[in-house]
Amino acid sequence: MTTAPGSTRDAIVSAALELFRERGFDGTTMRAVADRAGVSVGNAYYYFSSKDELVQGFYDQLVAEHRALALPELTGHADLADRLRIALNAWITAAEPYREFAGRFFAVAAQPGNPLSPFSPDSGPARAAAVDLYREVLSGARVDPDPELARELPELLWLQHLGIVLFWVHDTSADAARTRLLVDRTVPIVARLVRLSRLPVLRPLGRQVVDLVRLLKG
Amino acid sequence: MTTAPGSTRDAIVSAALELFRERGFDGTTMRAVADRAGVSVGNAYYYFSSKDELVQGFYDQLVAEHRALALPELTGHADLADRLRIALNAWITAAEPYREFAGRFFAVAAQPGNPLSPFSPDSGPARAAAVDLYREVLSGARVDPDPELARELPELLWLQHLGIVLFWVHDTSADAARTRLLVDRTVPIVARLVRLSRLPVLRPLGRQVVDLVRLLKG
DNA sequence: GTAGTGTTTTGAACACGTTCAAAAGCCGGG
DNA sequence: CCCGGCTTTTGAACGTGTTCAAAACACTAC
Repeated sequence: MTTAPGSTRDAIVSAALELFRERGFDGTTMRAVADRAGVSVGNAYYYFSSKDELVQGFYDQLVAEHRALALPELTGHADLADRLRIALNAWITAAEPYREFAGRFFAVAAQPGNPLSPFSPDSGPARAAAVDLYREVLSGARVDPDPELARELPELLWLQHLGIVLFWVHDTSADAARTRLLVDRTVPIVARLVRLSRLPVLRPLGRQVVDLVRLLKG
Repeated sequence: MTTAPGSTRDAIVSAALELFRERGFDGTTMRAVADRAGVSVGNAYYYFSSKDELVQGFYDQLVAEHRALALPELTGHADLADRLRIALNAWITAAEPYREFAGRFFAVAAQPGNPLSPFSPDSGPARAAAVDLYREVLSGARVDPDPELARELPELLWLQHLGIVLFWVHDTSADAARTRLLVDRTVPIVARLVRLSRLPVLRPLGRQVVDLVRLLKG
């Protein structure tokens, strides 16, 4: 009666994602997940060492969806502000169905040492994918920032993304309207900063920022 | 056998703070808190509707300690960078004993809708006190920023403070050395930005930032 | 086939946060 | 003194995430 390899694990993940969407994170019990997956509670813990760990699957999926949504929309836009706005709004759209659940998720992820933290080694691949999206946002844009700064810019834009996400998680307005407003206000600022980064007065500032990002990276 | 008014409540808070420091947040059970306070579990829940709520006391205390530590050290310094560095390092010093526990605390606080969130109404007083400290950091400094910006600057500096705290919570280096390094790198950038805010090229940028902060505030 | 070995699965048991109905204490008015 | 209504206190009970020893299974070697 053995099914495909890894099928137990998969069954558990899908059951969990279904239930998370249906009843939120807190409303979903491990017993319910195990039930729907057709296994015992203990078995679920054989594959995932905690309830928190079950959501890494969600995170990976979300990053992939964001990318899939954003990339096609980017073609034909060369203005950095436009491209940024597109990427950030794509996130909001992709993440919308999970808002309640995502709140809990990001709270968990904010916990230091938690493998779900965006800064943790375990999130390495997902983080790389996210940063990479912003690399593409930049490479398709008609911009010419200070070259030193340019190298760290994808990481910086991803940090901006994290900030927006943090706001979104707390945003209870309909269809995340306030977050979209925040995006509209933030994007021109960032775009202008990037453009101004070549100005002689601002060069030392750019250097300091570059140093800072390198420190943050370890 | 009644003791002073409010004494039950106080006993529970102190018991909780003691235990949090001794064994961390997760290591402290409500049963243990009740035991040490000399009351029943149910009674603890009569005063505090959840375990999370018990730490608001900690938060208030920390903000007060930070203020008490920072203010005296500020006298005699007129350079904005110096003053900022002093304020931020004072935080690190004040918070150091609670690092492990604080990690959990801020994770809880990051949860949307949680009364402990720094953006929630319940944290209003503590937030106001924190913002106020940065108002004093500014008012004692020899600076002359764009006047529009000046009005929102305390809030902005507090946001910087939150960013540093977020990093600190994840920082496992001895004596928070990496966070102190981050402070050393961040402070000159912020100070320079404030100084440059009068430059004509940067005026529109300043306006955008001011708009942004006003949006964030409501 | 059977014995042995590692992997997977089970479900009862545990510890915890939280709830709740009932008890105990308190206090003003008759 | 005691009645009635309040605040406070109790501890057993519930539902949850998690653990664990034991069972079931899969496979290899003989």
